[in-house]
Amino acid sequence: MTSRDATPTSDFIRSKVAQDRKANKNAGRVVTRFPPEPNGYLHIGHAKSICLNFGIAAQNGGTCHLRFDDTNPTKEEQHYVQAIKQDVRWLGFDWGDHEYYASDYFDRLHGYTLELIKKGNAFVCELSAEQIRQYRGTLTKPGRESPYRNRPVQENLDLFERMRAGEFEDGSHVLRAKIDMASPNLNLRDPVMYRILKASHHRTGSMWCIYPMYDFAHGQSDSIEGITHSLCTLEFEDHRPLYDWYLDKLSIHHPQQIEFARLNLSYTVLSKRKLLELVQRGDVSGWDDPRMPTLAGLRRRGYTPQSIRNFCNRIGITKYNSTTDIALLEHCVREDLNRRATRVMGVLRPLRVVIDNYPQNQVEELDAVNNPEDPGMGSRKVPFSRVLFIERDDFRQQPPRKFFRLAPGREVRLRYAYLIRCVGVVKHEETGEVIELHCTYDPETRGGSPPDGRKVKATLHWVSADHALEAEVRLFDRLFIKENPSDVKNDEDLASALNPDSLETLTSCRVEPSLAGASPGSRFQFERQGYFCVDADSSVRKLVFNRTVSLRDTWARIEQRQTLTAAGKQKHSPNG
RNA sequence: UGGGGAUUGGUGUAACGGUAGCACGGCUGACUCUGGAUCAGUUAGUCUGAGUUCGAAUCUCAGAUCCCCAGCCA
Repeated sequence: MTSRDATPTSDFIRSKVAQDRKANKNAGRVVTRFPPEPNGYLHIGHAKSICLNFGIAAQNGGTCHLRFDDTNPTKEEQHYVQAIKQDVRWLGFDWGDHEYYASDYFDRLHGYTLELIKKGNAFVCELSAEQIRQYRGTLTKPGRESPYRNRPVQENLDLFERMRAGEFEDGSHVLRAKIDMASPNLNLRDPVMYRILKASHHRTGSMWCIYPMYDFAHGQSDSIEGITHSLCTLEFEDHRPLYDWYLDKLSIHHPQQIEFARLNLSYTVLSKRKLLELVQRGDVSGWDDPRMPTLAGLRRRGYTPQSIRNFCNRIGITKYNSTTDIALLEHCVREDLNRRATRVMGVLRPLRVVIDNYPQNQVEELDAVNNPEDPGMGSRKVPFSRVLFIERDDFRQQPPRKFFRLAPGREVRLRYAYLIRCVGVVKHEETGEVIELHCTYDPETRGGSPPDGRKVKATLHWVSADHALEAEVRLFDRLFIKENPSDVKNDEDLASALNPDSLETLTSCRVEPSLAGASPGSRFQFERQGYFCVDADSSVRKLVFNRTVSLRDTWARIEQRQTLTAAGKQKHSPNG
């Protein structure tokens, strides 16, 4: 974290923490934890939790642990552990030597379990999964007690030991807490504590064949680590009575669980299951596809860690299930990148321009400012010559109203260079497509300022044809067309909500020569267009850029409005 | 028809019995060698109905709507 991070506004959790410190609860200590399950990549929703947990620890002189919640060997992989650590670090947080694994506590959890069995608080149940479901009752009807519920302690101890020793098959036995089959809270209807899973665990290998369930593992892990505030999402609210029950029966350090609303973002999905689905179905190139809301994807896209932290600090923490506008995230990157990104010129869709009156073999090196927001970033030289490329969008044969850019007869400025006037248009014989422009330049306007003080309404970016580097540029749009893609009946519908145009690859772009050798991950502003980041696929031979986010585009909005009103007029005047 | 939560402009949030504020978005305008940035202005809100009170987003009651829970997932 840096001092430029926006301070998060206080929220109900921070208030509670402050209150606890004031009351000297836990001797004034604050210990939080971020507990990912290593079964997928971290996404922007996790960033919210990471910023919350690490942020609260930092604000209170406490510590935040990174704990992998690895109690289900069938879903978890070491690969994800590495990815998660990299992402948390990248986001800007440091857990020091507080790196823990629920699997490190398997022994102690086993010990706690023996204790609960001895106290008559747990029993080995031989009902099948299906039977357990039936015995559980429904939301409105109480459940029935398992016929195995009242086994003697000794028998439970013996059976549990045999479960641990691998004598039974998966699913044949489970250990259950003995609570209340009539509880209106289904989590309290004798929940399963341990199940048999003869699977290899990414850390403990074949040491265990019984694994604790989340509810039994999580609170006890929190307790072992001396966590004071255990922050989780809303859906665990119903689990809190169970969280408390285990801790109370065991009479061990009792952290406070507090629930907050998970992040929802418009036009995207934030569910590891759904993201995995996109990856597996090949809708995206991987967890780090720049269109993914994963931290790996955002990183590749060019988002800065600071912009994500700022975003997290601005969205607030509440218990209300809201959906944040993706525009806020985009605002946060623009804000950050505007301050730090080097400006360069790059032409995405080149249109050839010949300056008729410019000397044939002349090349001038013109001064260009690297970042108007930060004079300390200095300036660079950009070569100018007789043949240039400008952006296709910057020329119109018949300029619409409010279009200030180049058109036949019009004069505009080439950034840092000269004022030029369009004197000729070359079109393709058959298609009529504009293939080249002829212009004249005013030698008196070198650097871009006319000595007579005359104004031009537009300044265009450009590159010198002979000096420009070829580049590939990938333009990204939102992955989904639906504002809430999760609002579908099934998974096929999720696929149908995908935006078919979320990726556009431009292969014949031209960028200024200063970009030669730009290394993957470096970020630039292509003037007038947006922020771009060098992709991992980039090489010295072929530069590849990802567009992080476009610049605010006032003209695009005006043009869109014009088309809309034009269409509206047509539609509404059938007789006119 | 059980239990647990929630509800403030378009969106996200603040206000903790005393002037409903901030941010994003939208819209104006100024400025500008990026139609960027910046600056200024503007837009728009307390779920409903009763009650308590000098005074209610806040307290009470009734209702409405939304979210979560019937994994040997987390």
